Amino acid sequence: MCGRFTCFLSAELLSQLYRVQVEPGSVPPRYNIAPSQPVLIVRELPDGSRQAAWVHWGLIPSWSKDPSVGGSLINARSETAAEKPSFRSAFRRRRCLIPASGFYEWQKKEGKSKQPWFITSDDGRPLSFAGLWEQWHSPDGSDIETCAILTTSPNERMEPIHHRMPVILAPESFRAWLSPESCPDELQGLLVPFPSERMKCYPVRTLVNRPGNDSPELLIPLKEPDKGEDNQ
DNA sequence: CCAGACGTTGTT
DNA sequence: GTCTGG
DNA sequence: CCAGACGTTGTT
DNA sequence: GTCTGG
Repeated sequence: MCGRFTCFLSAELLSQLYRVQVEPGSVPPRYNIAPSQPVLIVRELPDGSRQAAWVHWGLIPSWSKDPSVGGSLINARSETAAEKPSFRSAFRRRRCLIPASGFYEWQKKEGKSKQPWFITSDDGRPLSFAGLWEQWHSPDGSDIETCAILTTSPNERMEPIHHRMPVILAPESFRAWLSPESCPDELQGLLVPFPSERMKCYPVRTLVNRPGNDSPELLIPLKEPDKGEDNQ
């Protein structure tokens, strides 16, 4: 799955990679993005242009009476999102990309203990999560925009750590994912596990657990990045 | 017809 | 144990 | 996802 | 909003 991630990409890099306007200085580095917090997404507008926007992480279906459901809809299963009532309209018309530098997964160990891992690309390039966004009209008249990250089965590398992982798209897939023209089969074809050999995983200190701790210290590895030989 | 659910994760 | 807030 | 709260009364 | 169960 994906319950925490990082994004420390410059506005310039974001602009170039996603072909979108991003104001310099408007995207502070984040090392511990948690559900409910603002997240930068990239979406396509009706006129075909792309837009970067800040939305809350945790999707609130437009018909929901209670916005707190967003708290649990931080992920959407890629296998079923197209049909599920909570996600299908967003899947049809409101797909987005969620730029990230990497993400965290907690591996269950013996007993109740958990080991956090930081997972990133092998070459330092950004990751782009496949996401859905939604709009919710509050009774008080305000609108809240939210998003969820699609998940898929783990690749070989992730398997020992966790049984779900976020859907990560390559730049060649951005257009098809964002375009309203893409058909369901075409979209489904994009929602596959990111290749093992293109990611790097390393265990990190439990500092990640401290809410409000959002500093590069979180990324200090406990040991060298693990290529997958053994990681228990 | 109306009422109530609608989700993911992990855990048991 | 379970819920809420970040 | 994890961390932290989870309650009432009265008093300052 | 839309579907399912009663």
